[in-house]
Amino acid sequence: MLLVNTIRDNFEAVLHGLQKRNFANAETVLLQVLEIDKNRKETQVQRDNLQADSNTISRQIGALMKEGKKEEAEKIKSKTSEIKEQIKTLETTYSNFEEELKQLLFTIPNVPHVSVPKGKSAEDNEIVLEHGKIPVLPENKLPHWELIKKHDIIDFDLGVKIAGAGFPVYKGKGARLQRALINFFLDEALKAGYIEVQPPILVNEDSGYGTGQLPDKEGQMYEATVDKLFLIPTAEVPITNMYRDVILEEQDLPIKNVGYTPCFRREAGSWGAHVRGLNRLHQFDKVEIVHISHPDQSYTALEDMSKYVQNLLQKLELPYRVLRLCGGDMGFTSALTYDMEVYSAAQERWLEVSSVSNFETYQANRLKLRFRGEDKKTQLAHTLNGSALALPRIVASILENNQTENGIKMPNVLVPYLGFDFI
RNA sequence: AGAGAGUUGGGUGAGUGGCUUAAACCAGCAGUUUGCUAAACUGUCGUACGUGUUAAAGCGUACCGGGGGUUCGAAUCCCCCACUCUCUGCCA
Repeated sequence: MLLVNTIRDNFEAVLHGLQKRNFANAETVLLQVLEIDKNRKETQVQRDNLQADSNTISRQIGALMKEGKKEEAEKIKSKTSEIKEQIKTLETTYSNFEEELKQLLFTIPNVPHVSVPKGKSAEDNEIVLEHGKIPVLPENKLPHWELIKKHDIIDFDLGVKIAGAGFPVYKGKGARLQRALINFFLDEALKAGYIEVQPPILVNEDSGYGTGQLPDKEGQMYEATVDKLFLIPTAEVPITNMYRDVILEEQDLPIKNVGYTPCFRREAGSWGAHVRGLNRLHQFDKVEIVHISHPDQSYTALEDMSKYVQNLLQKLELPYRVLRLCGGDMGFTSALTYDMEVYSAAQERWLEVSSVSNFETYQANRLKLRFRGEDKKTQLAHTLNGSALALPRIVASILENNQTENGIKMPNVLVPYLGFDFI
């Protein structure tokens, strides 16, 4: 969440940024934040002063008791009840202000980077670049949901039988393709200097709040209610939360982690057109990269991550484009997001396969993720993450783009991982 | 899952109601000294919010796993929860 100090010290910039996101009543809400914070501080001063008085009296009583002056002690004791009553009232007022402030801050999204374009929806995203040639397929081309049946490599009906819609079963060469992609992505990340982690795929409530899935987005996560745990929608949650309540040394930065996990999303309300086949699933596999960065370095890191993801797509020989998301299409917690989309040549559609974001201090503030700078003071670090990559849509475009008379040709870079070159 | 024992600063660890404003040691940092990758000595060494200030120092409050309670006063007593260890049970 945003820092109150940021809102106070850069009011115009924050206001302008939130308007770029079409955040309703931005000015009213921001002024309300400052008002509540002012009340909070004033209450704290009163409370602390009374508490200090009370502490002094208690020490006096202690001293008198020691000297055996019991009567005097009793006399002073009687004075305390009124102070205690006042402290109690102020304490309640204070926590109410604090809670009100927190709840209000939860409703305010991150301030977009200056380079983020205005806009309302995906229509307004800015195409940064396009790379690769869109393949020309024969007339009898098939979409991937037909190809998987033809070659018997992914079975949706079987998934329905054992779990439900959106939980496919990968079989034979389909399963081996999944495994090859995961290994390829992890190996590439290791070469690029990432430290691999295998985090839990169930997380507690604190973790959900830390990265911003909670509150509000409970509906998007599967929940193990008996144990109050959530199935992760992305490895971002457990990996970033490894650094919750941590104070790093400046020389520890940047931290670069990579992890493979399955991801689970309820996708409530998002079923409709364009969700056939692998386009949208409840369970899918993803390799995620996470950076913890010095604030001065985070946008360099974001560009590096973008180039890294693009490099993977180039190695897989997939045509892609990079979008800079507009204010209206960006995630709640992000300051700047690049989406990478691959072209799926039989569907004749661009499919999002990666989203790379800089959250600046928005997550770090909730996570209390800090580092000690040169001046020995703690300050919030910047967090970033990106998919590198999400599997299903990569598989969809590999299958569609590479279909030939003799089967589906696998990208060269995967052949050593696969042990075969055609499906 | 059951029974018992625990959770104190970066680490080890003392602390059974007011001499704790959390001891001591180690590590870290700064310095002094001795001719050398070392030792000794001295000092310093948590976090947050607030106050103060050009900035700081300083000052106030809170924090001893988390939350609540008793009390003039709680690391210490009581209740709930989480986690760790030991034993028993179950188990890949």
